[in-house]
Amino acid sequence: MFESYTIKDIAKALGLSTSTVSRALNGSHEIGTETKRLVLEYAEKINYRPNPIALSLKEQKSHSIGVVVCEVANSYFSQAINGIESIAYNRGYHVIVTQTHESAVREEANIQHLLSRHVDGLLISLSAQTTDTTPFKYLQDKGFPIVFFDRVAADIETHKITTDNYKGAFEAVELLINEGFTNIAYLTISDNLVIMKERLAGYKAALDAYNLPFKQEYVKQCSQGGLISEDVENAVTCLLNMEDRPDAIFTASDRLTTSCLFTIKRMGLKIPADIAIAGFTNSDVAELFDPPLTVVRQPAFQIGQIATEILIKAIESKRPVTEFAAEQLQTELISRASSVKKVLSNKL
Amino acid sequence: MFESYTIKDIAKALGLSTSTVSRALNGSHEIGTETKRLVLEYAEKINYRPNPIALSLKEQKSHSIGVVVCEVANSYFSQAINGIESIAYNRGYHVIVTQTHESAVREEANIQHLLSRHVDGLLISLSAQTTDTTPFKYLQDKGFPIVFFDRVAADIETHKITTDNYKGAFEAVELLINEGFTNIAYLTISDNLVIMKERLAGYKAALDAYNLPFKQEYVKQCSQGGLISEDVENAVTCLLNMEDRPDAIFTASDRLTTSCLFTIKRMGLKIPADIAIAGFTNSDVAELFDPPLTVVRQPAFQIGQIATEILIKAIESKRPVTEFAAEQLQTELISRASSVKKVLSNKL
DNA sequence: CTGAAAGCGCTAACAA
DNA sequence: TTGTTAGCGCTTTCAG
Repeated sequence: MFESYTIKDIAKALGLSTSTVSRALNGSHEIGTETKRLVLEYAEKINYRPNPIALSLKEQKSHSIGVVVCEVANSYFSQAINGIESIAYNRGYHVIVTQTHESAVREEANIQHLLSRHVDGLLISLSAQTTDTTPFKYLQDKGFPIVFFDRVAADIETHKITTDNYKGAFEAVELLINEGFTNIAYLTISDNLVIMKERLAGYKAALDAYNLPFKQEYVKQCSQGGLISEDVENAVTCLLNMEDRPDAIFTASDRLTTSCLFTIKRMGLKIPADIAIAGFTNSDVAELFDPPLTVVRQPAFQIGQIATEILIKAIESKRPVTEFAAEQLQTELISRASSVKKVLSNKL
Repeated sequence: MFESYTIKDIAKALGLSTSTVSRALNGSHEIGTETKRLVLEYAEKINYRPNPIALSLKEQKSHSIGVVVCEVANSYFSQAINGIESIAYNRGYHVIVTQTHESAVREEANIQHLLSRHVDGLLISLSAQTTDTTPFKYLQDKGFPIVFFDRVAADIETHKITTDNYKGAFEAVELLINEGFTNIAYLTISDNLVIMKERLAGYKAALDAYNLPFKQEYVKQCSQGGLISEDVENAVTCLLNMEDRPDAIFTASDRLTTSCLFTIKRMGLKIPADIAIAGFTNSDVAELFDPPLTVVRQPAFQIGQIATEILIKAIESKRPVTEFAAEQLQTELISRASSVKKVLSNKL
């Protein structure tokens, strides 16, 4: 199970040359049927496995792909990674995951590290801090395979797998409006991220569609992506202490959503009576929350799968890819109690 | 940033031999100060990075470690993986994560795959189904570095990083007892796992310490580790439909805990009025649950870190390790509303 | 149809 | 102190 035989061992045992064994193993046609059978049989018997490292050195390919995300312990990304692994594993690639913790500096360092590890391609979801995408553009122009997913780079022509953020946000805000909420605040990460711009646009469009005014003071940014709970706390506190206080908050990202809930809870406010909530999150347990949380859910697993398929296709393509994939999946809106207006009777 | 130079490029540019360059780069002492400076300077200038694949081939080490867990999208394991990565990254190892989904067959396949990838060592948390640990024993006896964490193998002398499951369970059950619950059921995964045996022992000991009878019919197993929600549903339903129905459930694992909550919710029962709950979980949002959940939390991140440190030490040790690490960390009991007895007045 | 030899990038034993 | 050479495991010309 554990010792590794080499092609040399087979050659020696069978009195053949290594090249013959190699050819037999690789199903070359310029080889005797009998020899082939012999080699294959013996290889099977000793459970021969080619040394992937030697192969990599030879082929100048590492058969690994690098992943750059902000955090692993985040429901969206752990699901996406699950999807990534599921494809990569079957295609013979392994996956090296790195975390930026929303820092542009660490992102750069991670990419350097992955490149020095000679990954064959990169799967990237940008950090909230990232503003300069020229390094990616540079790599891409060099012909290095990159696929962005979720948090894509705005200004680069490249492969992008996303969800319909605009629609996802629109529908959620629309739901809140239909419930009767009129002062809907918006909690977001930095504006650097395209997905945040799109979600903001969806938010605005929904307000507009229902003739509600857009108020700039209702939009709060937490630049660290909600990683720093103080940021979120400040933003939420600020919102809830306004004289013209919002009656609902729409949160635009996973971490932000839960952080926001913690803050509200800590302030002793009741959801949705004091403040209604709906937000993007892929948490599997949002239904168990108090109250059950209305969420916009993304097909994270599938996004991971698609991104990986496209990346591997790009890696294995003979010529530089010139046509870029731009898949957009749909979000799922799951309405629960946190966004219901008329629950006052339900309270103590 | 992206093109890779080789030692050859440097040698050529500087009119040296590759071995001289290699020596200079590796800080060998048998080298001229001036030559060394020259090489180092030039390497720095062109941003030379040694090819890890060539190194691996040479050293017969892949500088990667394999991880086997049941699931990535599980708060305990995603935190542990976070810890693993944090150490591995700094030590120059990369991490290949595989998932068993609680299947012994997949576990075996994953390990085969990792070995064929020539990982330098293995970090393992057993699947719920695993009964035969001889393959691990075999590998270990061959001198292959393995560290078990959390779900360790009972019958092998090896490195084991765990938490004090006995105490963790004891304290949680004790808490329930002190709250006034007397009919405490126990929901567990298969008995194959040592940690489950230990937690069961802690449960029993707590009952015993407070002169409560142990009832076998209060112990329910969900062999798939809670991955199959039907299993959990059946178990919970069965418990709650007993004539001598328990007034509290102690759940012994992450997935089980949330699945149990879903089932109770679906049955329309109230926690803790109808049934109290306390359980092992590393979820970051247990406090947001309805009601906030009493949990036994494990230092997952730290466990991942320690396990990785020990593994790397074993990998890099000159001689086969004969003394095995057996670290045991403490759990943290966080008491919340789900385990509070006197809340009837709080209901509608 | 099969073998010998070179080479992927690097290190290290051996020579000089 | 530096260079030459072999070799890690594999594929692939190039000869035969």
